[in-house]
Amino acid sequence: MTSSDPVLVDLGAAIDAALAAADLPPVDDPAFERPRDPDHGDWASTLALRLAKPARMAPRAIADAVVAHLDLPDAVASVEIAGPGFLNFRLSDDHNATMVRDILARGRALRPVERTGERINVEFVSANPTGPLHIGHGRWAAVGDAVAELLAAVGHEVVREYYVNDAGGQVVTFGETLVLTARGEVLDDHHYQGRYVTRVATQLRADWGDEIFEEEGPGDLPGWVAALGGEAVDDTDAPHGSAGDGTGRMSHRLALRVGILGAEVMRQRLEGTLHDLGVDFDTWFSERRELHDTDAVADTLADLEAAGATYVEDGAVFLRTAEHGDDKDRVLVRANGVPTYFAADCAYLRNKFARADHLVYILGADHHGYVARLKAAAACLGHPPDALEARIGQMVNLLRDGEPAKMSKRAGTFVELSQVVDEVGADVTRYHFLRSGLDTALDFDLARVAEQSMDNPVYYVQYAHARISSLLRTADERGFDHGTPGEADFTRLVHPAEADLLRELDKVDEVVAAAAELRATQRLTRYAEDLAATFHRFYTECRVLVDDVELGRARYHLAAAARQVLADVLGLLRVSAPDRM
RNA sequence: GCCCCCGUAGCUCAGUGGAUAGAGCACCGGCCUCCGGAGCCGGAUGCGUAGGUUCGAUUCCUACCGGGGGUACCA
Repeated sequence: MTSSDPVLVDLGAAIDAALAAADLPPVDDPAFERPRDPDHGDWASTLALRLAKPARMAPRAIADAVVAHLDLPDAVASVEIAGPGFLNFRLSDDHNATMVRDILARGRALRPVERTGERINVEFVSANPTGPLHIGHGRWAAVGDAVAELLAAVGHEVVREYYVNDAGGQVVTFGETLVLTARGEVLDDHHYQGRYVTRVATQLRADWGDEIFEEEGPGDLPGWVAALGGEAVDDTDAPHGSAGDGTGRMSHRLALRVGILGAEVMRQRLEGTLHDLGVDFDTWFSERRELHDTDAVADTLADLEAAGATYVEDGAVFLRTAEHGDDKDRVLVRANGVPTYFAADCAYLRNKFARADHLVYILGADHHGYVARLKAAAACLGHPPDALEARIGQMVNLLRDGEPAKMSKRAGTFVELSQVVDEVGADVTRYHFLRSGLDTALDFDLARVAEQSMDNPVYYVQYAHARISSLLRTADERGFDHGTPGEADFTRLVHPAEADLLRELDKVDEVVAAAAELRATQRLTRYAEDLAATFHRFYTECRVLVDDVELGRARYHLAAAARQVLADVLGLLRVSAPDRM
């Protein structure tokens, strides 16, 4: 991973040569790492410690031998042995100057990467279009979006995808709910609850008129659906599940028609909420249009059967998922002949694999039980186990002043994601979620986040960016002669705060690579905060616009490079990088 | 019962086998004639418990304790 760093490639080669010259066994990995303590240099290697046992020598003796034979590349100024046998390397002025100039010359923090050609599909959120998004969806939205951005940054072809569950019994139930609401009738327990239902009903009435809620509505159902850009559906029965408990208060046909239209209204609202959070999907995949209005499910069942992955028992068709790590085999087609939801999922998997080489799912912990059968289904379809990657995120506890904010739809105290974004802002919301690893169950305290808004970490980072922008503006206003980066003499940067900033800037490529590899957005937020802190210290201790023009020029370009890196890191997180705040 | 995740500072969270375990918030004390004080500097406390692997464990393994989530011919 870090071996893509040209410095480490050269240094690794030099170490290999030194090991050979010293008659020491080769190592497969020099084990480079960034020391925590700046006194330990820019890079360290623990190979002497690791080699102690196989070489049957003291680590320090190994380190001595390596150093004695080591021919340092130009980018490395010095090496010293420290502690039990660490090799500590220090980058050269030449390397640092080149690093700063490269960032400014390309106008981009990151070194160019080679395109991998790998098509990666990242699916996240995918909440049902029968209700609003909650705070947890916001987390998957922020993380999925940033992970997608990271994967693109390291050279993959990335698609952000949202799977819309706009078919099945839930849509019929949603339709029933809307019709009853429009009529002012009471709802049953199984119906959807919440103020949003009224809003959707109102929207439908505005779009289509009151007749939409009547049994003999204008036009045929296929026509209504066609108006949405979809294909006709069979409206005479319930092919994808049953409708509620059959209240008998309206026809299935009516419930389905209103449910489909309502789901589309709802989906647009979800899209809007996500957009407000800065998340825009490439693909909104309609289950109904892509899977049920086509032969996708039947074709998939045929494929699975042809592969010998299915069998019939008690009249139902089972998929042999247990052979691929699932707890038990799963039903594809019920004994009554109706395909299960899982069958549609298999069809969706098949569709996805036709479009992508690698599938990433960002899922909530409440869906973790689904992963085994999904991976098993992928295996049954003939795909390698690693081609499907499920990232399970832990839940978000929404609090207000330390007290759980009741997420009861029934009681009407349900807090929607859109409210949170309105209340605390998109940047703050996103950054809060991106700051933690997926494995951590998070608290999101509305009162606290809002209250701390002025001291929020995201502002700390953004402020650093705005401060540099202001600095560069002021320099221009005063006619400061900054010259070009190529003319600047970066050897003038000898202050500890300057050295710290150079060292921090040098890390950006590896931080991004590691964050992408691990799908760990918190690596980026931490780095952004470290970099901002390093800059603020530099800014406090080293005045840029000084009379000593040579020194001022070097500092000016150093600051400009820092701004570029901050801007690009925030860009990867899809958090804004303001020039003024 | 079985499966997954977590337990690190008063609070929210970083730390994918390395050197003295970090940041923000909160608390106390300093720093603006000077490029933005939304900033900087200084100050206290911590790896749930017990074993194991390793030159080295917050990190890997086992057990236990505590918390969260999941275990459909539902969608």
